[in-house]
Amino acid sequence: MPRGKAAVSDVYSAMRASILEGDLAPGARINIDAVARSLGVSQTPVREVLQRLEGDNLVVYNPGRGYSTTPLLDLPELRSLFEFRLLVEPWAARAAAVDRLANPAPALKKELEAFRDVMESSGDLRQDLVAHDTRFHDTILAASGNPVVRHAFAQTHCHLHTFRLYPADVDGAITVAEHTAVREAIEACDPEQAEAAMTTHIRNSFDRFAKAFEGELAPLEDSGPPRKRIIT
Amino acid sequence: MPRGKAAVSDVYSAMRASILEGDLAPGARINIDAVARSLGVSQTPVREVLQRLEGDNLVVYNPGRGYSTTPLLDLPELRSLFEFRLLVEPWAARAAAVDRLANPAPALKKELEAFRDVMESSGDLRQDLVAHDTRFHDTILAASGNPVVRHAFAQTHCHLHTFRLYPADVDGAITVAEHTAVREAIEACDPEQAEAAMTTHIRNSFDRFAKAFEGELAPLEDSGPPRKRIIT
DNA sequence: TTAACCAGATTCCTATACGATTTCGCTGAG
DNA sequence: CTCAGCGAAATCGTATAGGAATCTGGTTAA
Repeated sequence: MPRGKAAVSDVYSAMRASILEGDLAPGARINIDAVARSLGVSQTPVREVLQRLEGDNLVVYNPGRGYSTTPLLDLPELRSLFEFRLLVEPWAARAAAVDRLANPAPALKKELEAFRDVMESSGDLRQDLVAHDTRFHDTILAASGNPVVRHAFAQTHCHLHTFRLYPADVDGAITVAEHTAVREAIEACDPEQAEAAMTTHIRNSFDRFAKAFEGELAPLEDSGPPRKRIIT
Repeated sequence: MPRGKAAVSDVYSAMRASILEGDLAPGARINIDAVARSLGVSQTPVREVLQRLEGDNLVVYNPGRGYSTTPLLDLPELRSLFEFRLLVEPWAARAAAVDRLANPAPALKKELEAFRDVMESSGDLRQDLVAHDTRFHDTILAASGNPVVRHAFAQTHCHLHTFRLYPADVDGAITVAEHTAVREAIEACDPEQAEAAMTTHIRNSFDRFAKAFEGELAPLEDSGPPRKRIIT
């Protein structure tokens, strides 16, 4: 069945999904030939995709020994990731809480309502929850009006990494509640409240994920002296 | 002269340098075959490198029409880039200003002294200045202790992008003075001052680059109400 | 003059081939 | 039983080949 076109795009999606889904275990070696045959393409596009995935921090390259999937995040890496989110996302929520057409509240509302419907029907929530979370946060980043920040955030692939840590039983209701708080503050064009709600959401989110490391956990330290606002 | 090994690494460096140096003009199409022949390799490693460069935002891909180098930054993009730097780097400078072995002041001092020597001997300063600037800022990012933030910053390739905007005559002395202020605050373990000095440096840096867009320039707005400090 | 169209050539994109390096399993000595 | 050494198999990394799409220049019709 010859696919006339667009191999590398498909291969990228497929490998990304394989890593996310766990078909390629964290830290496992990647056999290029095996992947190529299983996807019905040659090794060339697979190699190109691996280069890109390495840039995405989803695979690591050992010269002469090929590629492996990146190991699961350990606790320090998880903290680093959420520290970065605390730098970027509250700022974005603040920036998005403006009385303009760029205000993302309508889109966020649609996203939340759609996900509420999914919650009632779906069995395995993980996939849907991550998809919703990804869209929700990206919508706010996009509305911040700063494509560099948005891209930098997207490049962390934080949802993909954290998805691998998810326990099987996820409570989507908590996430929806916190998202709703963020959405309402943005809708009300209240920058302070939007920033605060996003901060709370990310802190809570970190705590939930950190439960995976039960015992060795030290919470993110609370705010120290206030920091001057830098931009806009 | 056949290199037995490590082609993609060399090709990556070479193409990166070509874009930086301007041998590949901004926005120009990239002829894969021509690049391959000029570097004495086949098209395969060149293709892999292009995938990575696209992830780095240094080339763009049009399906069916090949790759082009990314156009020069326009003013809004430059503003976005420096807004991102204002989010990340003052935070990193603050985090690095701690009384620990991780304090990067000694390394920064060496870097500054080495560059002062270069300034006296070198003719074309641009290349050296960008190299120094890259190392200086990365050293601070590394000392922040957050590899995610460091990587996100590195992925913006801000020095590479801004280098393409540099005028031929650069005054390294101003940069050195501002860097020295940052270094001294970090050495003194004064987080407030380190954050402030870095903020000043980035603002001034933006103003210098923005001169390239003379006339259409609106300065980065000054700080509004203070913003609560989020982490550490 | 302008716009549309159509061959020729170029370029992209995937597939296949092949040497170089690494990994694995076996043998045999300590 | 453990471990060093060696040969075969597997895998990586680059080169080459060929089909498919796109670009170029020239011609014709409105």
